[in-house]
Amino acid sequence: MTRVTIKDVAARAGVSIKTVSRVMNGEAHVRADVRERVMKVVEETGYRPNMFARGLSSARSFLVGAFFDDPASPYASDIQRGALTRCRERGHHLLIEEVDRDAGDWKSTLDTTLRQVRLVGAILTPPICDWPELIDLFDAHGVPVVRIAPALVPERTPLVRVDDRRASAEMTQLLIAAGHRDIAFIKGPPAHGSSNERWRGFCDAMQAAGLTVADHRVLEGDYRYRSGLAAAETLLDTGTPPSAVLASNDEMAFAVLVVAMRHGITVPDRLSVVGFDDMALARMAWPQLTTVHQPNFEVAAAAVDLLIDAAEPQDAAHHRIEVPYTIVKRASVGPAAV
Amino acid sequence: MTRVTIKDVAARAGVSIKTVSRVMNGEAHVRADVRERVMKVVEETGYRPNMFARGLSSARSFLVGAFFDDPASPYASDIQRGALTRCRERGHHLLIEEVDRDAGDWKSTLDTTLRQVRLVGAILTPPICDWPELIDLFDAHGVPVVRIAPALVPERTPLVRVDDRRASAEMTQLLIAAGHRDIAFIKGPPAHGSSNERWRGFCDAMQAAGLTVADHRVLEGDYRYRSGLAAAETLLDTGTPPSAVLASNDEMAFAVLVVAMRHGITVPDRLSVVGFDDMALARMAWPQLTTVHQPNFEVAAAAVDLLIDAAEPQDAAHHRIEVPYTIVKRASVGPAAV
DNA sequence: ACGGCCATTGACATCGTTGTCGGCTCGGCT
DNA sequence: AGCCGAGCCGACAACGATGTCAATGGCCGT
Repeated sequence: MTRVTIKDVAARAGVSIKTVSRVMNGEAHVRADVRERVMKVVEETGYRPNMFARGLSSARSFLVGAFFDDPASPYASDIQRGALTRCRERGHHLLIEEVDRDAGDWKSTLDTTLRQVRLVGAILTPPICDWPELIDLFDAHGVPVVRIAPALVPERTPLVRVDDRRASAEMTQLLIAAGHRDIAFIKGPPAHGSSNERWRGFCDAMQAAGLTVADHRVLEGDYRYRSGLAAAETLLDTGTPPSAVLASNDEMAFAVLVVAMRHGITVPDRLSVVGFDDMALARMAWPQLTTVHQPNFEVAAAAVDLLIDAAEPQDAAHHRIEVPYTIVKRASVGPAAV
Repeated sequence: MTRVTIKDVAARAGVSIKTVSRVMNGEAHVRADVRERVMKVVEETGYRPNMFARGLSSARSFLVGAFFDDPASPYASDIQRGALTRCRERGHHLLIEEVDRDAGDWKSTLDTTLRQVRLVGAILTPPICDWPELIDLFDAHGVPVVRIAPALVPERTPLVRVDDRRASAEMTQLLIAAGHRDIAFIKGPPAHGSSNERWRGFCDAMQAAGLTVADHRVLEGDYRYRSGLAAAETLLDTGTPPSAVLASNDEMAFAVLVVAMRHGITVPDRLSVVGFDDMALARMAWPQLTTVHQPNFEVAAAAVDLLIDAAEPQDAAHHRIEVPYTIVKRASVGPAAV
């Protein structure tokens, strides 16, 4: 199968290759009948512009890069899917790249990548979206960046985020409204912006309700299951467990459920548990987790839009998008025991 | 930051661009001192060949495509990570593509993609690795394909697989050795090759042990949690539950655990449960699941190797790779109640 | 009728690399 | 001394698109 090139189309349509190029790119200054004639030939031949030729001759590569700390995490999967879907809707492709924080040479590896392919733009996810050196590198290469949920210097790049602080406060209020007073909090890792936001939202709501946050009710995890187990163990393996636990993500909340079960503490009768993220896990737990749905798909799609729009001149769009969260009420919350 | 091109390097090293090209591609017929001189300049300038120019002038695009039915599944994540890691080790990049079975135009979408970018090769995962039309399309475009765990026509393309049948048989034997006789099996969806293999392995082992498989002990799921719930419900909501359940994947096995718990059936005392895949979930369950570890990372890496090696002439390698599984014994299996 | 402007179109250079092929050099052989 | 082949290297075309710029032709105003 010989590939059909712009020349073939031009010849068959009886126009110059430049005109075909114009038609393919939807540029103005092409007479309607000519445009139609070219389109017809394109239909017939199935011609599609070659990405490499495009990338070489223009700046536009039609390639969006998504950079992850851990591309195999469920979170990364969600983001990828959103980005992928939007990319294909807009005729682009998605390149997945990993930035390994433990590899000493991540900078040179990334540098190589950026030299090899001139990306339309890059999507940076937590926690790497908060590495200043990394952003410097993209800047140096002139690659536009959109960060997702960064913690630092929000003015530095366009970004897409969810109001984690407000979501966390709202979730805390939900517990308070159910009568809970002794609420424990399991923090996430400080490297993630969302982690701090969620902690602050919790404090906001507690303070607003006139409740104090006891030190021994606040534990630090790292968003992973094991850390949730450890935190839950210290919380529940005492004579006086809290009446509710707000974990900074579903994985740790799930761990709390498991530990509660092991200790014979029934949820939600004697303990309420809530999480964050609305991962698949939240629905697989028993009881199912009340949690904050993070619209990762939409977040990623918005990030792609931001990049592609910025690449096209007419933009001047907003550089900061906030996507709404929703609180998903399931069975893991009950009224406080009296 | 102006990009440094092959010309710059050539000029600085006092050689022709062709020689630089030779050095970069490790070709023969370059004197050692010249090679060294060029390499030094490359070091100094940080020169990296432009991917688009390469892809345009040669056939080699340095781009590997990974095609998924659902790129956001945990399985897809594993595969991606393996492929990604190996790709970067070998100086390639990974393009993620989704083939949406529900979209009527998946063929034309895919066709467009293949016309736009000339991939080094494509990795096809279950279940799309078994769509003959899809493979036809790749063939028509001359794009090499490696399939992962296909069910059909194994001779048609190179492939990487795990011996699911043997793994399943071994797992069944493990249950039999623990004294279980009344073993239930939850099937996966017939569209997945692994699903049938696992079922056949189960039958092999049962037959070898002289045990019969009762119809009402065999249920069909679709690898998803909900289907596992339904299957477990019909299995356990009777006066005479089986003494062990072999689910075709961890997600469904996890569902069995949940249903057992709801019914007050303790695992592993009164019921043994095993799964397949060794997903993160298997370790988060309580009790933790005994399961078959699928080396997805290695499988994907092997697939990438197969593609890249095939692209380089000197190959003639094997076209069928089998990666070893391992059975991971955890707490969800106990001796059969007497 | 003429000049000017704008919409339309095409010829050609260009992007950064690899493929082809021919030329040069050097050593060994006759 | 002359010839030959192998090893080394460079000039130039090619890959398939876009960018630049000039040419064409129609329409308008005067």
